[in-house]
Amino acid sequence: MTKKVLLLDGNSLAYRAFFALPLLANEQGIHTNAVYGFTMMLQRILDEEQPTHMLVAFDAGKTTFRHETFSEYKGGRQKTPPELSEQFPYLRKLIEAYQIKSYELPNYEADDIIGTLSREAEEAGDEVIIISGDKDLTQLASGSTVVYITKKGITDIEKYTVDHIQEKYGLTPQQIIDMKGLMGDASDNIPGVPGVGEKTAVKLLAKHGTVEGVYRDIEQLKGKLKEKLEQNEELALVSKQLATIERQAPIEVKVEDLTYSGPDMDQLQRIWQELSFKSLLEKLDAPEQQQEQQKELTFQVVEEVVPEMLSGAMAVQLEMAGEQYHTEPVLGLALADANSVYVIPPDVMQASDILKTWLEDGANKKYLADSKAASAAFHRSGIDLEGAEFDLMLGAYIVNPSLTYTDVANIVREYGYTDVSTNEQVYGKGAKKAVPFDELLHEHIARKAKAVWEVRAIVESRLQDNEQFGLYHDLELPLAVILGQMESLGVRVDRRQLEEMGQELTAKLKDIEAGIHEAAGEAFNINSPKQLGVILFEKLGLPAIKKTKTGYSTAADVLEKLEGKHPIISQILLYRQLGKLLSTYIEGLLKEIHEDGKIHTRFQQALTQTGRLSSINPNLQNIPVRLEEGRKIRKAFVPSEPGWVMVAADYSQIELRVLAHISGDEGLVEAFRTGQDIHTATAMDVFHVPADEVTANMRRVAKAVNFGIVYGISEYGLSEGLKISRKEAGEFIDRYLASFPGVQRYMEESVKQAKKDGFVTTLMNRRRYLPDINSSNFNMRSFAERTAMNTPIQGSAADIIKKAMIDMADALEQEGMKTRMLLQVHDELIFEAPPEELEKLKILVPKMMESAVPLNVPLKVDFAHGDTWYDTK
DNA sequence: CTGTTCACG
DNA sequence: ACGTACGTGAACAGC
Repeated sequence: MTKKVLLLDGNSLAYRAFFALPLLANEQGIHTNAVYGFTMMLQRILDEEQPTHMLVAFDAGKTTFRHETFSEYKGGRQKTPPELSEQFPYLRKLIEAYQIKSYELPNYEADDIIGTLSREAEEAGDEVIIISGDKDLTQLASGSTVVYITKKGITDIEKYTVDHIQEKYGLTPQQIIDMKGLMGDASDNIPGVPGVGEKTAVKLLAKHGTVEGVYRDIEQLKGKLKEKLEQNEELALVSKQLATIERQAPIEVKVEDLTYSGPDMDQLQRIWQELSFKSLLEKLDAPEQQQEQQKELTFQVVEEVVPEMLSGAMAVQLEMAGEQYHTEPVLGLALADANSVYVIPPDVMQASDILKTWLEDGANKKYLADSKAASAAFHRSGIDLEGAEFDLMLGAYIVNPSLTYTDVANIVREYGYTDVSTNEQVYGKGAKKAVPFDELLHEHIARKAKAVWEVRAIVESRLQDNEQFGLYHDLELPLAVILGQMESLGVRVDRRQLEEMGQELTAKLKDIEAGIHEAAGEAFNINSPKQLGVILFEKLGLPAIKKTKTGYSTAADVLEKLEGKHPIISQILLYRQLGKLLSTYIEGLLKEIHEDGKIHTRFQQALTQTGRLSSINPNLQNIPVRLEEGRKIRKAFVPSEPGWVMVAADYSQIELRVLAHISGDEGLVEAFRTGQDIHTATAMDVFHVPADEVTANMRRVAKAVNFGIVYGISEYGLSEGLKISRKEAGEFIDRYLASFPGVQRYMEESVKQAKKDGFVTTLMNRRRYLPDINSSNFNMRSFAERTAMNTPIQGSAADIIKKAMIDMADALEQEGMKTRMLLQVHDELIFEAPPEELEKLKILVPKMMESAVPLNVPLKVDFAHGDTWYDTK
C-alpha cells in the first residue's frame, strides 16, 4: 500500500502562526497564538489529507553545517521574541498529544530532515506532502511530492506542484535553488548577486538553466548586469550552495517509523484546556455537553402579563428566527432583571396593554441585544419602543468593530459570559434550520435576555475605560432609533417605472447578445468570465493583459484596453453595463418591494471597520448615478405622499475637509477657508502655477492624487488610477507631500500611533485595531499602514454625518415638520418633504449638517430637490 | 460556498 | 522585490 506522508516544518509554521495572529493568551497569561495557529492549520490538514504517516521536523540549535561555508548564514536575524519562545514547550506537548513523531538533528535544519525523508519516501513510491511557511522548500516538489506553503493567515495554503512552479516562475523545482543563488534571500542572510532580483534571476535561468550555466555563457551578456555577475561569481555559487537542501542528512528515523493513527483525545483535551482553546473544545464535545455546562436558569413562561413582573429596568429580548426583522415572525419575548426572567409567547404579548404601556414608557429602561431590530419589529405590532438604554451589539461594536456581531452568544462570550447557546445550536443551519419545540425555544430566549442583563455593566465599563462611552451612548444609541424609523418608513418605489425600463433593457440586451454571438461565431454565456475568456483570448486571439487566480481577467479595465482591437469588445462592455442594470437594479429591486409599495432596506450599524453604515436587502447605497443609463433607475424612487418632493443634501469634499482639520495643514486649511476649488488649488501647489494656468489635465491629476491621499496613498495605486508609470506617480506624490507638509506629518503620525497603540482613532474616538501594523509580511504591513491613514478620515466623516442625522431628526421634531429622513448614503441624506416645507428645509438642512461638528475648516452642503430621486440634481 | 465582476461613497 | 489603492453589497458562474 502506498503511504501518504506529511512532513511539517515545525519552526517555520510556528513563526508564521505567531506573526499571522494577534497575541492571544490563556488564563495564566501565557501567549498561545503560535500554538493556536499551528493547531488550526493542523486540524485542517488532517481533515483534508488524512495522512498515514507524519513527522514534525525542528531546527536544532543555532549553528548548522551551513555556517562552516558562510559564517553569516541567518545572521542579522532578530532574536526570537520571548512571547514566541515560551510557546515552544506547549507546541511540543501538543504534537505529542496528537501522537505525531517529531525529530531534530544537531547541525542540521528542519529543511534537511524533510528533504532527506521526502527523498526516501519518493524512492519507495510514496505520496509526500510538505508543509512550511518557507518558500525554499518548494525546491523539493516533484511528481509525487507537493509542497504546501502557508499564505497570509495560517490555514490558507498555496500548493506548489511542479506545474504550479512552472506556471508561477517558469522554473523547475531544482531551479528554485539557482534562483535563490542569484537573488539571495534576505531572511536567511543569503547574499546572492547584488542588484539581481527575482525578475532578473528568472530571466537568466530561463535562458541558461543554472547558476553554472549563467557563468558558462557569461560572454553572451553585457552591460551592468554582466559586470555585477562577474564580480560576484563566488558569492552566487556559495549562495546556491546555502540554499540547497541537504537530502542525505544522517538521520536516524525511517519513513516506516512515522505512522500516524490519530490523537490521544484525553491528552489533547487536557492541553487545549490548559491553553484555553475554547472554540476547539466546544467542537470536541458537541452541543449536548455544552448545554450541560450552562448554569441552570429558572424562568417563567407567562400566560398573562401583570404589573408585578415589570420593573424600572429590564433586559428585553424580542426573538425572531431570522435577520429580516421587517417581516420575520416574532417567536416570543423575554424580560430579565436581577431577580427574575419571564418568557412571553407572541399571542400573550400582542394581547397585553400592560406590556405595551410599559414598553412605550421611556422612564422604564430597556437593555437590548439589538435595539434597532427590536424597535422595528415592535413597530409592526403597533408598539413604539421607548427608553432603549443599552444596546449590546452597538456597545461591543464600539469596543471593537473587527468582530462579527450577529449572535448574542458570541458577543457575550467576548465578555466571559457563556451561559447562552448560539442561534446555530438552537435553530440549526442550512437546510436543517427550524424553530425548535417550545421548551427549548423559551429557554433560549430567556438565556439571551439574562445574558444581556448580566453583561451590560461589563460592556459599559469597557466603554468608559476606552473613553468611548459618549460615542456609544450619545451617538450610536440615538442613531439606532432614527435608523429604525427610517427603515420602517421605507422608500416608495414606482413599480411600473421599473417594469417599463426592464422591458426596454431586455429587448436591447437580446439584440446585443445576438450581435456578440455572431461576432464570436458561436453561442456562449457572456456572463461567464471563463467562457468569455476562451472566446476572447483563445478563439479571437486577443492579448490577455491580466490574469486572475482562476484564469484570464475579463474585468472592465482590461476590456477597455482592448477596445478598438475588435468590435466585440465594446458590445461586451455595453452588455455588461446593461445586464447589471437589469439583474441587480430592475429585477433585484422589484423583488424587494413590500406590500405597502415601499422598499425597506436595513442599515447595518455594527458592521464596517470604519464606522460607516452599510445597507442590505436591498443595498440602497449603491444605486447607479455615474452613468446616465443607470441614473435613470433613480426615477423610480418617488415620494410616498402625493405632491411631495424628494430632497437630497450632500457634503462637498467631506473627507478632504476632515483631512485638513485633523492634519492642520496650513495650505489645505486655507484652500477650504477661502472656498477654492480644492482640486484646482491642489494643482496650483503641486505644479507651482497660478490658478489661470491650471489645465484640465493638471486638475485631473490633482484630483486623483487627492483621492489617493484619502485612501492612504501608494505609488502603485496612483499609477493605476491615472494610468501612468509608477515612477511618475511617485513624483506626483513627493510633490504633493512637499506642498502639504502638514498632510505628510499626519500620515506619519497615524502610522506611528498605530504601531504604538495597536489602533487608530477618529474625531469622536471610534477605534480600529490594526494587528498587522507590525507584521513582518510586507503586504500585510503595507495594507495596515494605508488603513491607519484612511480610517481616521473615512471614520471621522462617518462620525460627522451620524451626528448630523441626530441633529436633523431633532430639528424636524422640534419644528413640528412633516419632512421625513429616508436614506443615508455616506455623505448625503435623502428626504421626502411636502412642498410647503421646502423653503425652510433649504436653510435648515445645510445648517444642521454644516454645524454638526465644528472643524477648523467650514463644512459645505449642496441642497437639491425634485419630483423623484433622479431629479435631485 | 468561493471567486469574479461591478454598482456606490 | 513584494502586489495593493479605502469602505461596502449583490448577482452570477461553477465547483
